[in-house]
Amino acid sequence: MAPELIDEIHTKKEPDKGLKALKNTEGRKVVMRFAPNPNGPPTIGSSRGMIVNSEYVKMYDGKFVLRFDDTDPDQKRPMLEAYDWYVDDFKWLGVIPDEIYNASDRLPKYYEIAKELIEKGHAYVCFCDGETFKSLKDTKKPCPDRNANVSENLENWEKMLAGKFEEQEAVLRIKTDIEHKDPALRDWGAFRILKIGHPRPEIGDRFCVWPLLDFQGAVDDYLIGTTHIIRGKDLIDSGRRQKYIYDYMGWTYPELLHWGRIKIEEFGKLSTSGIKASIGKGEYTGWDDPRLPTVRAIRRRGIQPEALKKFMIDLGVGETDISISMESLYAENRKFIDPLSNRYFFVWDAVEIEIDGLNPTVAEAPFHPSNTENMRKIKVDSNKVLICNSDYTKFEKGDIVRLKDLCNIEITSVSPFNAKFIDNSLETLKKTKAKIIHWAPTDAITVKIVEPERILEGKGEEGIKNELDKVVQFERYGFCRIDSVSDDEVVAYFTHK
RNA sequence: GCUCCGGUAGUGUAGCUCGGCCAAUCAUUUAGGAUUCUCACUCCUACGACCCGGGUUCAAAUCCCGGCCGGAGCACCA
Repeated sequence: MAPELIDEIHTKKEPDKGLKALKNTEGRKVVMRFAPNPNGPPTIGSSRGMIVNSEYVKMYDGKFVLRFDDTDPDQKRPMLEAYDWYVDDFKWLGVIPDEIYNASDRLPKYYEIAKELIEKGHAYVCFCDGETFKSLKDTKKPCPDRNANVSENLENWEKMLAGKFEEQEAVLRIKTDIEHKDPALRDWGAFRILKIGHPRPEIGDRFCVWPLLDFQGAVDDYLIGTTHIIRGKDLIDSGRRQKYIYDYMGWTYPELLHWGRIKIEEFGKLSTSGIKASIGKGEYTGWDDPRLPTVRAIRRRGIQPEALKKFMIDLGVGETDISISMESLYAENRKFIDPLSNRYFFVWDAVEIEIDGLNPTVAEAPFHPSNTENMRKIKVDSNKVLICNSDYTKFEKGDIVRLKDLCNIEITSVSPFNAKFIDNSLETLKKTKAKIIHWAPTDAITVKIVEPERILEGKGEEGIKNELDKVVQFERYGFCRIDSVSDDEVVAYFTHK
């Protein structure tokens, strides 16, 4: 076979790395947006949209827009703090949006387009109550208001805007095809009346007519110049509805890509509103409680932005619903933090043991096994050290045990406990194949580790106090992020094994 | 009820557009082993999949039809 053919076979076998190419990107500036409702902080699920959209923009040197779709002050009422939380989590991911918009600032623009659509005869004010309209629609029958003429509709629309109607009394619909075979596309609602007021003080109760997602999103995507949209499969019909507006207005609809639902095995069904209620009841310590699937929570636990990014990019954009495990994210994260994390001894369920013949000394241990030049010093003032109870209870008479980086000892008796110092040579360790355990000095500081389901308290090296906000590895325990430090106590958040 | 998606190893993913380089990629998980003063990291090995049934074809994971399973939409939510 010709060598170039062999080469070709090899290159074709290489798997595609990263995100697949987008369609229709030639000769134009790619504009993409991420459009959350800020009714809570970003979750791991939202981070997929944050990451993939912004990565695509980076890939095509385009423009990235963060748009808060905060037009439901009622059922999914925005939280004022959440706007900043999104910006902050983006920053953590290394993304600075080129533009940021609040849909709630843009109501006049939506009204303008709505008026134009009414004038063109593509929208009407409907006075049916919800159930009436639904039964008409389900039987492909038009509602009585569908035939109103343009001036009647304009008049009623102005009355809506002026607050002349009550909530539920009127709604503006986009006229599509009342006999469309897909009931989801028949004359969908575009604006409704809400007199509750918006949480943003600059908006407050200035408006009483609010757009629904399909209208607001359609108009904004056009005004912002969005070229490509990636969103959940649940919005497939949404795209079809929005195309009616684009056709009526003579606009070109963006390229569409959808992804399926993402379920995280470790977290059950948690809704933003459900979590909010649980936090209110004190069941969680806050939005960064380590039991929650929020970006703030995994940040606090020491997950690195690079790991989350790689993880999400590797998932790609598929329409299949997927079920992922945090274990995969941990595996990704471990690769980032392992080379960077200093090693320390942390002893849980501490037991003090006395070793005959051990003299006060200063043990030296490497901060990282890859570099034995850079050593940490651990002072041992007596012949006593702390070890884990789980190691202690496994001792048998006659065992040779290595206290890592300190010395070898022999267990001469277990009940009562008695041990004697042998030496500190590595040769002895190799010859006897002693079990290696870690330890801590008797004057070690208190270390509290916040695990998802409990707080584990133990003793650790003094030097841990220098690692505030960094991720360390407690040998034979796992990785932790040092969350706070005081004189004699450190609080760490458990990252993963 | 109507409409629309999807189904490759335990999990995720590549391949499906334009059928043959696919006895199916890569990662993770699991099990062995090597290395290591950590039960971490690294390295090696192993296990493991095209939902089912037809059809088209010399040839189907890839195209067509039917079925099964899963998900979504049909809101005055996003």
